[in-house]
Amino acid sequence: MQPSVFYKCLADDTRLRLLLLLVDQKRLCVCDLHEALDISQPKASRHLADLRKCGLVLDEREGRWMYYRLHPELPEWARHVIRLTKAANADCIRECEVRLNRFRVCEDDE
Amino acid sequence: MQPSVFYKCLADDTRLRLLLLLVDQKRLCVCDLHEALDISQPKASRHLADLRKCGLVLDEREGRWMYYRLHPELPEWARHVIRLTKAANADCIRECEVRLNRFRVCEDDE
DNA sequence: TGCAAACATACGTATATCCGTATTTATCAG
DNA sequence: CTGATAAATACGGATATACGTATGTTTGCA
Repeated sequence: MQPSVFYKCLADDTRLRLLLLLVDQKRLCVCDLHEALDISQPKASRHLADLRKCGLVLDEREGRWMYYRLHPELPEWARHVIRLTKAANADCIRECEVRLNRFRVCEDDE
Repeated sequence: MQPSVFYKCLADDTRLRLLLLLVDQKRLCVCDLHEALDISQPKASRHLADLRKCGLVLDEREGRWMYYRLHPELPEWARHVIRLTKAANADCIRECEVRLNRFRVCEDDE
């Protein structure tokens, strides 16, 4: 994992928030994520593809849903950086987590 | 310090190496840095200006030399991220450090 | 003053990045 | 097969980045 490639991924606010949401949630599908961040589906999908191509996340299809999670082989230093960032900047995804929880409750209702 | 702004600074290989060199050296001037990285002076100067404008480094003029160092008010999480990156990727600036030491010995000779 | 060293900035250009919109692909249910 | 849902990709355009080269600016020194 080349540091400048890793940091290019974190340099965009959308990708950064995706990673911060994934870091301690186990797995989330694209629709969870685009709802949580309140962005369009193609936008979420594109940024997730970037993260996947750089090896930061892993995708797993499950029926119609594509689940994403942090790549299990992500080097420990990189994982540590993401955790640190989240701990020190929890506010910047608070809203996303609220929307995520609300959305997943709705899903359960169906 | 907004995380995505911070990471945009680390996303470029030149700026990243500048920061990794500055993290435990106290202060370095522009000519030390452009020699260490083996890049042109304007290139070093421009990237240092980027880092300064984002608040990652502080400049101090001393005669003809402009010394740069990590900004003393850089948040601890950000400083931690830089240190982590250096510890896990020491190889990517080994050459720079060699050139830096060689260059500073030359300076002393004069 | 005048020159040289150390930096900073301006300018033009090539390339990269990001996005909205539209379309395509994959999967499942009936 | 057909339609609907979830996700990925294509396309075009606006903006941002990074760079080499040339030129300014500041400082110290003769």
